[in-house]
Amino acid sequence: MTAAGYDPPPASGRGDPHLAAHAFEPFAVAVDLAVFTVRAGTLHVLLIRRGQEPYVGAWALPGGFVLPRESAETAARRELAEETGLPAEVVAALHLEQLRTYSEPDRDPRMRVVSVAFTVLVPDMPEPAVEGGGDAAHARWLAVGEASDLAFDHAVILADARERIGSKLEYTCLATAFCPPEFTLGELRAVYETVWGTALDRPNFRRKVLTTPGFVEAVPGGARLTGGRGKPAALYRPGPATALHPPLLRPEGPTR
Amino acid sequence: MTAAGYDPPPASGRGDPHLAAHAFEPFAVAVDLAVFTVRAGTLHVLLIRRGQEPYVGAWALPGGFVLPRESAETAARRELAEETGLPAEVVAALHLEQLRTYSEPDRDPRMRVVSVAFTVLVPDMPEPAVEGGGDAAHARWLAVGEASDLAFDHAVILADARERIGSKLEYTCLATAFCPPEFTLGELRAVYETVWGTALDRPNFRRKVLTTPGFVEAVPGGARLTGGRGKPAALYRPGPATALHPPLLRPEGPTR
DNA sequence: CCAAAAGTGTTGACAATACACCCATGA
DNA sequence: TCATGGGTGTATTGTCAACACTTTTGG
Repeated sequence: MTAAGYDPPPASGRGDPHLAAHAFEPFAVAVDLAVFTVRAGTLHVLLIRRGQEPYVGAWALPGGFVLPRESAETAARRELAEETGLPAEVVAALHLEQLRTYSEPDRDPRMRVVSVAFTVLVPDMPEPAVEGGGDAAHARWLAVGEASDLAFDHAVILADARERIGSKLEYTCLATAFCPPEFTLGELRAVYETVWGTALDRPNFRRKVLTTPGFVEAVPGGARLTGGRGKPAALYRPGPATALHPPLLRPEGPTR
Repeated sequence: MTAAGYDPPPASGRGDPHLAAHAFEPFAVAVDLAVFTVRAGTLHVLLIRRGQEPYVGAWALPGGFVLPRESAETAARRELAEETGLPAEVVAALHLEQLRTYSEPDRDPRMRVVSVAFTVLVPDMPEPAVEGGGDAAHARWLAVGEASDLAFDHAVILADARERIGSKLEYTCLATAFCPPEFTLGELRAVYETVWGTALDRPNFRRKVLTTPGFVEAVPGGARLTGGRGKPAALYRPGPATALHPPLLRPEGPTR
């Protein structure tokens, strides 16, 4: 600091608060959301078509500014509700988690924007729920494979988010966040298989999930038809556990 | 956004850039550093004694503002060099990684400060290196157990950072970042035992490390006395691997 | 010779794999 | 009755934890 002739920051150092307020350039602080769902055997991400320069017509992650009295988490949930049109209580229950903060000086060509990125996992929901909000006219689910030429550094954020959820499936119970409130083990397995892009042995997967205490708990009466053919599957709910000990390791074999 | 009458952010939405520049309250963006080392069988963290209000006399994590043309990562390394007095090339090689961003509106009583927190792992180094910088007169290593009543929300940041490195040791090769360039397996094991607070079986730990390809590689000629008694131990360097497959799981047993 | 720490070997428990097989349902 | 997906059983394989034992140093 002395070398730069720079006063220390309020929250971290020993600077004079009155000087400090003028010692920094103001930054815009935004949130960006990587919202994922599993749909028809493919990982999908929620994207918005840009209507203005720069990057007109390109797809971008939803997001927005953090308001003066908000935390980044609060802003993320607010933006999520606005862009998806989902009711507040649904958004409040979604799994939302900080990914990382992107702060390269030129990531936005117009001005200095520091963006806190979040990863959100939602169950597959009818498309209208997404299109619903008046504000979300351009919001759409795209298969992650189709999502190219994203605006700004959003391709990097998306890649980081994918990698994160892939490894989080290994050692947390996160996969249930992709499922509806009650789900079959086949649906749960499909989450793993689509995120990892590998096939899993069905009997072994079943055993692993059921023997991990608190991962899922059986719904007493429930049995659901699995979409037509096959034996009806038992229904499960997410259990109280959050971590997976021991982890469910991703096969290192060939990518499907 | 429509509900709030608020224009979308530049980096994330569809807002008019000229309006956008005035649509947000300026935030200060800072970095906070949780710098850890393993010292005498205890995890230590680098802290700075505050000389001004608020929290005069309290310990705080080192940190500072992000400058106009810096990324958070660049700012973190700059601050680290300034506060520790270490030469730039040493700092450039240290393991530094984003922890998470803290953005509660009132985390700094004076003004709105959003802080990107980093976790840094350094090998045990002589205390003078830390005290060296003219700016770092108040920087000291404290055992994490002794670090209480930290300024701002730094106790939360510190707790989050501890938890993160604990779990990162399980599935990455990160532990070598706590060791000098060449180290014995006993030193490496001490890192795990100190961070986790558990005892590990020496033979099994050895096998696990040596059979994981790329974790460590033997230094051809080297053998070092382990500080007096005992058989001299072979020396190892960090290998090219970064991930640990399969992971080295932390025993869930009693805390030592 | 003893203590201390490195290094090797062996064994049993347990977990993960790979597969064979049966069950219930829709077409 | 056949295809499809759910559910069960089992043998093999591999990994990990526990612990006995040898080796090499300093005191």
